[in-house]
Amino acid sequence: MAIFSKTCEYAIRAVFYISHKSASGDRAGLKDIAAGIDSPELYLAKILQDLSRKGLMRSVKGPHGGFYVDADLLARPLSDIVEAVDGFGLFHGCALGLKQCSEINPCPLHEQFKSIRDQISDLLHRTTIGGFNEELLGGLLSLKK
Amino acid sequence: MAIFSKTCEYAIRAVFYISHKSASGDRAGLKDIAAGIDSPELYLAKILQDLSRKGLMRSVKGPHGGFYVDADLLARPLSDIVEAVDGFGLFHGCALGLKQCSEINPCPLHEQFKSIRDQISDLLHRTTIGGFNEELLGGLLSLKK
DNA sequence: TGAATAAAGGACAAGAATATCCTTAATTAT
DNA sequence: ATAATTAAGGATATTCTTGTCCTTTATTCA
Ligand code: FES
Ligand code: FES
Repeated sequence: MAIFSKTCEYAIRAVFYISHKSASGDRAGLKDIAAGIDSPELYLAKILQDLSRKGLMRSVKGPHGGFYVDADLLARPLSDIVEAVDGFGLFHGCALGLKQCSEINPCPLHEQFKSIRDQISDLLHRTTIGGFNEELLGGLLSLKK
Repeated sequence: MAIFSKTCEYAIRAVFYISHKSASGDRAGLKDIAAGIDSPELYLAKILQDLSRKGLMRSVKGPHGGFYVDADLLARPLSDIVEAVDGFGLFHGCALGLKQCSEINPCPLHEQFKSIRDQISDLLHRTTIGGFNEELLGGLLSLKK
């Protein structure tokens, strides 16, 4: 198992890709993005449509259209994307799948897992959608292969 | 998304359940385990069969038969179970699904994620199958609900 | 206005994970 | 030996995730 669903991995990579394009003032077309993050184009379309509907992505139809993020979205935490796609499980769920993670009825891994889960949560809340634009523009970070 | 697959959650809970029964010298029957960890009985059967085949579980057929773990297995790390069920992805995979997690071609989350992933790995390698037997016998920890 | 372009949307297809059913094999107790 | 019990194994069913196809809508440009 991975931390994120495949759908969420695509979503995050796409959002980072679109963000760094937006930073240069460009919009990103579906083909461009799919090639840039190495994802199935038509599946990615669904994911971006979904993010659009939820207000986590902007788009324009027609020639020279495409996807982009505005200043507001650039500043949003990555956790917003993760929540929209994978829900709250990663932030609040029990490691062993108990219906309710709690101090009252803790599973064996609860104490140690809680701390790790909080770190994941912190990381995703601290990281913004636009937070890696410089490194991406500079080619220091990768979104594919 | 959760950290573990559902199958792996069942596997870990079952292993802990069987372990604490074994500590009292008892074997655990399928029905008993399924009720004890709140899992679908016949699906759990498959999981335990699989662990048996891989040498991570012992079993005896017939009346008063059931599943148990010996001293050797009690001391094995939980990571053995996780690896057997979910593979190595959790320990080595890229957070964003890049084919290869590496320093050379890191994804944006690499630096921060690496540390978290290592903590998960440490936790699972440090924790043994029998490590929670006292707390489970004492009812301090829960494997269901 | 009309043609071309690109995202939106609905429906469907393929695959993987989860769950169940039924028969077989091993063990125990009578 | 026989019957009862319990795990093993193979096949199938269901559900969810992932991926594709095709039509519609909005926008741009000539
Ligand atoms: S109860 Fe399992 S992680 Fe909190
Ligand atoms: S490259 Fe993504 S976590 Fe290492």
